[in-house]
Amino acid sequence: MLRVPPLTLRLPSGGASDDDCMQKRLSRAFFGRSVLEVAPDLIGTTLLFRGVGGRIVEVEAYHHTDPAAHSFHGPTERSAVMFGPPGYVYVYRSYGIHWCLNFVCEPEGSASAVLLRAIEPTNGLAAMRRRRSTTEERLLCAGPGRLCEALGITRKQNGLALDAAPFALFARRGKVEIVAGPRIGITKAVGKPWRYGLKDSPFLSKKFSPAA
DNA sequence: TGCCCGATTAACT
DNA sequence: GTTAATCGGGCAA
Repeated sequence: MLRVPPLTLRLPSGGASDDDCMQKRLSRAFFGRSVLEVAPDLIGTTLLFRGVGGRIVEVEAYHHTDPAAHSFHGPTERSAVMFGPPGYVYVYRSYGIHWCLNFVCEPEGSASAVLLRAIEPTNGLAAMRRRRSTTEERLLCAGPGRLCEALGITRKQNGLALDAAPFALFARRGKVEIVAGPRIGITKAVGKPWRYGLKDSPFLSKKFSPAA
């Protein structure tokens, strides 16, 4: 279990100003690091898409050397964004049914990304309930497919930048306690503890096993 | 070209 | 516990 200090993360900016350029540089610096550093640093930050979203409570890291990563076998039409610069979103179709949202990390060409697995809903609850056809708050964004459905994210957002509208990312305020464990739903590279979550959050897609 | 499987979810028994 | 929904990619033929 890790204790992590508040992030120095750029805040979203309204327009194309000098301030906006500065924000973009900070964003690149934040996402341009190792995916294994970025992933836990994202826990506790707030993600909004068109004003709808909340606090990120669960993510998974996918490194390009990892057989479970979509980039492992080289670029394809689907995974092309993963091979681009950091700070952009990679959206893919899962099981032919659901959409899954990723943030591209590491320097361009590394083809590594963080999968967004769960969010604690804080903004736009009504829109999320409508899209998800449920009123149960705990299940609105608990899982990569549910999260995209609640926020209204589809293939249309593939390749968009994270540091500009309609996306917004806000730094966490206080300290957060982060837990790590094996990733969910994969059959390759099963042992890697590259799933990160906010300790004891009720909004996780699945509980983390107690530390051995 | 065809077949199988997957970074999933909801609705079953 | 099991299964159906359904599509992009890897790999065999």
